[in-house]
Amino acid sequence: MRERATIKDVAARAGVSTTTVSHVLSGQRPVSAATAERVRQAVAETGYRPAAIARSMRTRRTETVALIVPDIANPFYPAVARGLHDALVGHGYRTLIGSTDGDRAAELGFLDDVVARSVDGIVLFGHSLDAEDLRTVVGGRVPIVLSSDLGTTEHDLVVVDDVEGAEAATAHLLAAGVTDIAFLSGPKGLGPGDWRLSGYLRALGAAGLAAAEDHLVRGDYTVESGRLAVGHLLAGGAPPRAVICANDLMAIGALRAAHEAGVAVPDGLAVVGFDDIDAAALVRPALTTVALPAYEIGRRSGELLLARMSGGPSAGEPAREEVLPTRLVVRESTPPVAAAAGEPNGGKQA
Amino acid sequence: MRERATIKDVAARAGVSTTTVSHVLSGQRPVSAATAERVRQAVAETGYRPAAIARSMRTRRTETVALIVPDIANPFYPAVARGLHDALVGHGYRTLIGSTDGDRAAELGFLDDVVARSVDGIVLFGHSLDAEDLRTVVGGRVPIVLSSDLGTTEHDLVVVDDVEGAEAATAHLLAAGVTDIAFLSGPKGLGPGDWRLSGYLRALGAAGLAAAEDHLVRGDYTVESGRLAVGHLLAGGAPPRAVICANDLMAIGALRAAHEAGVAVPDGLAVVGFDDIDAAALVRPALTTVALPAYEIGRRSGELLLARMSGGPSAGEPAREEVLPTRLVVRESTPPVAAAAGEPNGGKQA
DNA sequence: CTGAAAGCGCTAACAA
DNA sequence: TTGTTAGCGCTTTCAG
Repeated sequence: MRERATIKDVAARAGVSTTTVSHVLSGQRPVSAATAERVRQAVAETGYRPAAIARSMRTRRTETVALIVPDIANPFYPAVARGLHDALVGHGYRTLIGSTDGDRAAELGFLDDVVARSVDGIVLFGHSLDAEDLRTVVGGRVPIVLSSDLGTTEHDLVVVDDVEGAEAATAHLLAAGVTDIAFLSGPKGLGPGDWRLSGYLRALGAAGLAAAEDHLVRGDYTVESGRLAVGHLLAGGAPPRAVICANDLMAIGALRAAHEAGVAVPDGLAVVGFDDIDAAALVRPALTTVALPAYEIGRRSGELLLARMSGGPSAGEPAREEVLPTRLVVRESTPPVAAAAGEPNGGKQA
Repeated sequence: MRERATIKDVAARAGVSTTTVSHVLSGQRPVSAATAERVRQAVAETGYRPAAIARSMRTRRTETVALIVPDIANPFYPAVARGLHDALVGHGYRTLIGSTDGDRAAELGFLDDVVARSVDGIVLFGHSLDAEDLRTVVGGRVPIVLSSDLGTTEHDLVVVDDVEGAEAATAHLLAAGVTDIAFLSGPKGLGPGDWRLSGYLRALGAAGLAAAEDHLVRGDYTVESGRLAVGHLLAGGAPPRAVICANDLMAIGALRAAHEAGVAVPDGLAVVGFDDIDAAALVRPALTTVALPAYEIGRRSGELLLARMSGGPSAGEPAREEVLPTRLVVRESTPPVAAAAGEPNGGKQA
């Protein structure tokens, strides 16, 4: 068993040509029952398994997709990876994973490498690549699903509806009778934080409210920055009755700040986070948060890829953009909403 | 740019043979400076990149390793994946990932598939495969690193020193003057929980102490089971002064039980967990815990594989067993140890 | 220093 | 219903 049997060995043992063996295995053309049986015998006896590389060489398909992310150890991406995996595995595809740390050279290098390896599809969470880079490196030879809009319509896109998520969170607080809501966003000009901010502003506007200038603050997505920012808010002249944070880590910092200031959550201050990391449910009080559909993102990406790769219906069609909804997970850090009525986000609670 | 350039195109354009192109790229044999330059020109102009599959076909190496885990979305494994990735990526290797949910058929299927794909190495976190399965499916053709002892010495092994981790945790409590320590392990007969239990017992024994029979309890690794078990302990006749839990989730449950019983942590009850999940640092009081070297496991596995794959020094040698140390991360859920002296575990604190 | 030719193991025309 | 032949794009003897 040192050496692996080849199709030739099987053919010899079954007394047929390699072509026939190939066809018995693939079902690509009819083979007489007797012959097929002899071949299957031989396959069993030799423990033969087709060499995937040789097959790929002919078919020009590797049944492999690449998932390129900044850091697979960041809890968001494993969920994406699992979703992608689940979408693909039943179709015989495997996932090649790469972490780039958002580094441009690493992103380019990995992309280049997987193209050279002839992957059938790519799911890219890029930080620093633009449409031109993709054109240069990939050149339309491999379908790509992107997680951020690069301003072209060459590739499929799967994104999260951050705006709507923040709207839902804001509306939920409003429905609970809390109107004095602060917003803690991320560093200026960094994507998701600002989308979320705008959703919050829009929801306030829709309710005929305006955000108090000094209730709009920024952090850097760490627990400590949340603690500091919200500590400040609480110590200020007109502390808010609630704060929506652009991620859970800052929201956990907000919980601490409230505790330190002797403010009860949710009665003195309601806190809402974003992401729904594991810790959100474990912290006390458990965090109400806008959950991102990480698994779903992976799954949808896989499905889009599948359609393109198999030469399926969408094979030649223009790029699609999928906007996935968030889900408001209501826990203990927000007050109960009085009535069941008027909740604009029907099925969104946990 | 629709079609990718082949080595033939490059050769033609440079006016040399494909052999020469190959050698310019690989440096496998001397090429005159002038020729090399012309070839490099042609490579640049055509945007040529060697097709990895064709190369693999000849060299019988794919520069790919498979990582097979129960669930990539379980936070332990992404850290392993990252460690593996980091060990390999600089050597040109990529990682193929598969989640099996611990299902035997899925483990077998994935293993079989990656062998057919001719991966150069495998890191397996198997739940239900035995040594015989590996012999059947892999048959010694591909080096494997295992995460649990299957009773053979055919494969390299990378494991965690659970016993020593529990000993260190126990010793730490002892050093802080706490002697009445309970232990909350997992379901009977499930690996890590029992190893940890035995480390605890050994440390107690070494201090001339014995565990009170009714301070040895079991949970199922969930927060709720920890809350229940420790709630019981606290309500009993002789509540312990500390509890070591076989994982962090149960330890967080213990924190809750203490809170509910009006017992202060760490003064009324000290709590130690195992794993060091993200939430351990975010919970209040922050959890003292025995951190598992997940990243390190991945990295070491990659290094062992590298040595075997490259036909390096260890290529033909007998299997190695690596036992990686845990690290006690001291936070707020345990009382301070009085003196700096007598700590048996030198560099282990965070 | 360079090339011609063989072949990795498979699948897909093309023939019978 | 089956077989023969030709490659897929590379690397590597073997010969100059």
